[in-house]
Amino acid sequence: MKKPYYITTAIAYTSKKPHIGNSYEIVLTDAIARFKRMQGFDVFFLTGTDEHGQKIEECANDSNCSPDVYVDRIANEIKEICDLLNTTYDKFIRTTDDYHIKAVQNIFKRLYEQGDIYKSEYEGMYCVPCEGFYTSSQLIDGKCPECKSEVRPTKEEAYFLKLSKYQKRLEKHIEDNPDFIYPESRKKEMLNNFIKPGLLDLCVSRTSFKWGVPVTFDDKHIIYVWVDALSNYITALGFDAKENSELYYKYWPADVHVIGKDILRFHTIYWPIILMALGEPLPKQIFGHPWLLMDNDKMSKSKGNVIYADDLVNLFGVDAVRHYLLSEMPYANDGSLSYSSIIERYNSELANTLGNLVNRCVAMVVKYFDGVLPSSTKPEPIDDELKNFAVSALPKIEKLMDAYHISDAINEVFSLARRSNKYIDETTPWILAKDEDKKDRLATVLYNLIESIRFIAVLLSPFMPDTSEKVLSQIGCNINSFDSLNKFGKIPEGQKMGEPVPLFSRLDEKEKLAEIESSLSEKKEDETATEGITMIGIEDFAKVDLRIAEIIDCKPIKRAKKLLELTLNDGTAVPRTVVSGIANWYKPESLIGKKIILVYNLSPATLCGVVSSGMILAASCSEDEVKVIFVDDIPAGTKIS
RNA sequence: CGCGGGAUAGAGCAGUCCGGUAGCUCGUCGGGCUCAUAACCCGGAGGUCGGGGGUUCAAAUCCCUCUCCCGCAACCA
Repeated sequence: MKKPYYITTAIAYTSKKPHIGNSYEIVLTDAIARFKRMQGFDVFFLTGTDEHGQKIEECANDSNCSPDVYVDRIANEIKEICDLLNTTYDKFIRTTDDYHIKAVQNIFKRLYEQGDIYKSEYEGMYCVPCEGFYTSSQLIDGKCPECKSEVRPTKEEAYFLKLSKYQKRLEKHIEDNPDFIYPESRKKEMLNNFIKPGLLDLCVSRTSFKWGVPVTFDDKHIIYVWVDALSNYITALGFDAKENSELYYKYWPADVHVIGKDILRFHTIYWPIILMALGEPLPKQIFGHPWLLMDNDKMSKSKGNVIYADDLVNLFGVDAVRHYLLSEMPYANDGSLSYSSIIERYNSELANTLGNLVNRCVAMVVKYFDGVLPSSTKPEPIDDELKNFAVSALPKIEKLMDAYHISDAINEVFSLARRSNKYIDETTPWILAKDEDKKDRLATVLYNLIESIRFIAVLLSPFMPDTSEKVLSQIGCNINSFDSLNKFGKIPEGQKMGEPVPLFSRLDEKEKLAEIESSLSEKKEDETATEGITMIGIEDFAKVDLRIAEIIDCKPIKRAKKLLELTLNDGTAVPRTVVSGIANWYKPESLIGKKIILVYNLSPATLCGVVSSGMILAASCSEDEVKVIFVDDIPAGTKIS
């Protein structure tokens, strides 16, 4: 009986098309899933989409369609990308699937009935300037702890999950199971920042919008998206809090949830507590993988550095993209992606080391033995090093994979390719070929090389499945199990080689970069053409009261990194305080005495404990540069129209 | 003093837990080879392991301290 292994990705949020950083997760998970399958596990690999929530409702509104239509479109896009990347998920769940919705409702109901979810009031001391709720214990002298202004008791009916009840148990579980949160550093983050300071009961229902799973017994409320989303890991298997399916009993608890480090909190706090409350076992491990950065910058649409998986696949091919993502990412730190490094890796590893190795060896068998793999009859001591290297590769790789050191694992495969290239130079088959007496030795050398290539192809299959197949077909072999790698020499002699076709042709860096440039600028034009600009009337503009003001004092704000607190003379007798996020670009003292443009009638807000009344105008030249608009020769208080 | 991670050759990283010759890939320079995709193989140069102090026969590794980067939290009115 095969041992079950259940692995999941986070389900992708359907607010917009996912970029390559998001897609990295599914490739990573797929590589692990494929690897486990080859190790003989009965793998169930789940992925899918998270389709509810206010943000999606808003996105749908913006593009003038109903949420369900919007979500269908994005979910399809996401699924297409998963398929394009050749990922072997066993199930694709959508949180809008009927069975999921029903199961989530049952889960909610059961937790309510057993008292782990209770109805209460969002007891709110509401502070209008801060737009925040505070509990009475948080108030200072009955006033807002942030801005010291009067708070108003506000009540809103809501449901709560008793996190506090399970806090100790969770803390103990995390400490008793050192591998539960992985890598280690993330564990400390969670424990110190969130759990140890104490968990407040979590509000698990919303009434402010509609796009979600309704609470069956109280239909004003919809279920908090995270309760909805996290449940997918069990509802996908047929858990419904009543009669759970066999699939559920077979695969749960999950062996690992592969997720981005940004949502670790939900998976290591809320999710275990929900499961504890349901009386179900906890997943064995949460793996918070690092992020993929573009040229050392977080990817975002506003920076214009977003890369999508489909673009990369079009440019380089699916296996090159998989190879790049898997080998470039360190296991703990964020990885950085750039076009020139993709090209570099493509050329050096795929074209030179691997592609050329296969090509030259197959070509030699064709040339010297009419394409038929000869038998190995004349071994020499020098062969042993290659053989040992090949046979020891899998155990090494298995160890690395267990620790999720994927890039090291894949690198191990390429080491074998490098070792094989070296073996060619050590044995100089082209010289052996000149001497008819050495034909047997030549046969042995080529046999060893082709067998080594078979090792490489088999080891590569979890990471680069298409390439693996291509290589195997070039060496005319279909023995492709991990089991066949326990001994060197399992490829049968007498096999007919395929055509020696280059697997990856070298890329010219300049040419390729130029091609990327032009295809990217085309896309950009398309986007700006469709985005359009919202026109406003003069009356809209007239609502904004702009005035000149002089900065009379300026100082940094302790708790904030980006904020400066400005004291302004706005022409009235009363000095005005404005907070502005320009600390990265301006020294406080350099601003004193300057005149700026002030939005005079903006409602106040509190930032890092300071009340800001208005804002000053500045230009965002780029994501990394902001310039305040200074004016001369106009007295403070002057209106702008 | 909010929590955490990091600084190792021109670039990207491993090594740090458990002290003992500083390693890998790319680049660069020189050599070799011609089976192969201007590829492959060998060799060289290049590092006071962020700074300072301490423990030790011995420190990239352990302890203290400083500087700088990056996450999370806060937050760009």
